[in-house]
Amino acid sequence: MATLADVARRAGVSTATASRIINNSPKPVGEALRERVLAAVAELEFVPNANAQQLARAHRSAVGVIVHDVSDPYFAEITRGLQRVATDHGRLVIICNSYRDPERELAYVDLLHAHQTAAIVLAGSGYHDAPVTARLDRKLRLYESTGGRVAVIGRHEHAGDAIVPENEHGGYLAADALYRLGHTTIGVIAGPKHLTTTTDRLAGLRRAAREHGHRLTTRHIEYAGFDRNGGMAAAARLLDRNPSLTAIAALNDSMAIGALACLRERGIDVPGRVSLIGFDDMPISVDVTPPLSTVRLPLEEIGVRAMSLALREPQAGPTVEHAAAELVLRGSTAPPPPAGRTRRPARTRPPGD
Amino acid sequence: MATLADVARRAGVSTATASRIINNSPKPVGEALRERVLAAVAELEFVPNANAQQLARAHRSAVGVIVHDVSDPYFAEITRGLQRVATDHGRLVIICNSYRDPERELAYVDLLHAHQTAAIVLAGSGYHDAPVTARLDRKLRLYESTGGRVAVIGRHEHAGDAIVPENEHGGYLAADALYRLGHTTIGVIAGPKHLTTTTDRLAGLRRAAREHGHRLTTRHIEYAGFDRNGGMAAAARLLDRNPSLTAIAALNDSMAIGALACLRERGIDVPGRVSLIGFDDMPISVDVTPPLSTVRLPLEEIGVRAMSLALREPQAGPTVEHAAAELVLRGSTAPPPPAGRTRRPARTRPPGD
DNA sequence: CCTCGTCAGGTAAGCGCTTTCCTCGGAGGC
DNA sequence: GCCTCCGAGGAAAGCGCTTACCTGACGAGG
Repeated sequence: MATLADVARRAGVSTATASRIINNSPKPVGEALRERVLAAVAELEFVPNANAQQLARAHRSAVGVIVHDVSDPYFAEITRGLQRVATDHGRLVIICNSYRDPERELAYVDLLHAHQTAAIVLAGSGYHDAPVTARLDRKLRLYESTGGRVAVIGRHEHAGDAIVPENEHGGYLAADALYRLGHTTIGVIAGPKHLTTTTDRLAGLRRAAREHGHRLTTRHIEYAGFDRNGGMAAAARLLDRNPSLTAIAALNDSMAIGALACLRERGIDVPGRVSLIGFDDMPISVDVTPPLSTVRLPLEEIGVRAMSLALREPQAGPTVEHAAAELVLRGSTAPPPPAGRTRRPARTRPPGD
Repeated sequence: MATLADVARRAGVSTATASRIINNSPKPVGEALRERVLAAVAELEFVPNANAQQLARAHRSAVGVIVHDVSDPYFAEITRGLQRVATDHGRLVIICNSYRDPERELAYVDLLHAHQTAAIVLAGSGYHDAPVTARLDRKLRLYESTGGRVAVIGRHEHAGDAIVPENEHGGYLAADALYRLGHTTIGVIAGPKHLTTTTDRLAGLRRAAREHGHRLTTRHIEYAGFDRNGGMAAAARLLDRNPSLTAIAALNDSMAIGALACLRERGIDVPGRVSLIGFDDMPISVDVTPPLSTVRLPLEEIGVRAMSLALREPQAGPTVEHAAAELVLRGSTAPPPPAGRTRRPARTRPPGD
């Protein structure tokens, strides 16, 4: 393995000069030497040791990202935005999957701290778990105290720069839309109870219910994993318990798609007999049948803004920006069937996007 | 920022002892000192500098992964498998997105090399571009010569450990299924021409055509980006050019889903008037309507096997394993409509998975 | 009683780079 | 013609850690 010393030796210069030329430092260097060194680099196929560079240099370069799971489209979209900004700034990004395990999340913060990343972006729901939250906060602060920058997405527990999606408002929009269509009781397919994303969105749903003079009872809420299969299972339980339900709100699109599969399996027409609304507006949502009504969150943009915050010079106080939730009505929602539970395939919009 | 020296000082021991205790090295250390050091670590909230560790230590720990785009479900699935194995081995994985840019791919190989990763897994199609391929090969060899391990997924150009999906065979299976159903000419929605994945799958399609006494002409092949929108656009062009087409094979599921959107938009019944088959069997494929017939590739397993190869002790010769392609018929394929182009909504299977 | 082995613990030499500070030669000023 | 200044290049001091090697004390064996 060729080292800088090898290059210097071959070019007949000191390592100092070689280093300057390779990193084209501001210090002026003669043209002849420059060429000799560059030639040596090419001949030796020299690749500088990034760890040694990091150690010797003052500034940090890579940035770390902790998400629940990149293979979840929600995070995939966010990650795309994060990546783009980081790449534009010439930063390597290290992606870590916590798989929604708080311990792993803590471990990754340490790991990124240890690797001297310039910034950590924490994407994904917080936990309703005070001890864990406190530990996370400590670690983040410690990291910041060493010069690291932190930006979080959608978690209020850490006081620092943050992009927070309007989860509560989005939940409100979803339920409000359903009530406006004429539904009177809506079933909810929720993610894990201990995630703040779940409770925030649920709170919005509740507020809409109250405003419309209804209530969301536990009987109408099913908790499950925040993915397709969770949604499918929750839909099944919900329907078994409340056969006359005319509307279902899923707390994310993956779950909604699982619910759709369940409804299809049972031969229940959507939106003729049951309306369904999701949350997030994942790209695939337009491609299922019927196309999913949902609450759009500007996922990629959230990533872009979070990384911009993280890469920005630290400000005096913490910056908290909101990401707007927006109702998107497609084909999966319609007024409830007229009493007698007849099939009623009317749609809020023509199918096909 | 607390350093090992700070910890040692506070505990009243040498850095050597502190290091031994923290990394619990085999060298025996007295219980009293151990406790003092551990206490100091806790009080100072010491986080070892990973770069310094890497520099000082002999062995490497992190592994790098280069994919086209994690947010593409195809790579998301593979990445999940890669991750799992890496995590089980206690390795941090650094994920890099090349966005199908060969230059970026080369840069990332250097970068991972520079960071002294223990292994590099290259996932994603190779390019029909001899100079780039040669440069990549050089870089990979250089990296290997410094002790790095390399495993590639689905690229034959690098002689080393590899998992190669049966792309040609899969293409054959897709076209064969269509011909067996009675279709006589099939349109193809292909990915970028310069990707080996495209040409390999296409070659399989061609072989099936030959065996069934047909030919795939350029008139029936449309190239586009390997994603949903590419598929949608290609389907439109294909249909405009060949209005009487009864079957379409898309070279991956994302494109197939785009094609489905195009067909839906034009009110063309699938599979009644046109059959559609995809490739890869992404998780979402069962959830579109009709559920997509496709050629399944064990994506996550491919990731698992590739990472296992990369983390294994190097063998004498290169190991090349194949990942089996398997035909999965769902609702999007059926026999062609009987001559007169009447609608014929018969299906190969009942809908709903 | 002296020597040797053993073992806890410390000393210090790197790992591969960056960067400060120093040197040295030549050009310019008086 | 001498002194100063400047600029190209080098020597060397770290960056924070690991680990081979050394030390010194103590118990055992001769």
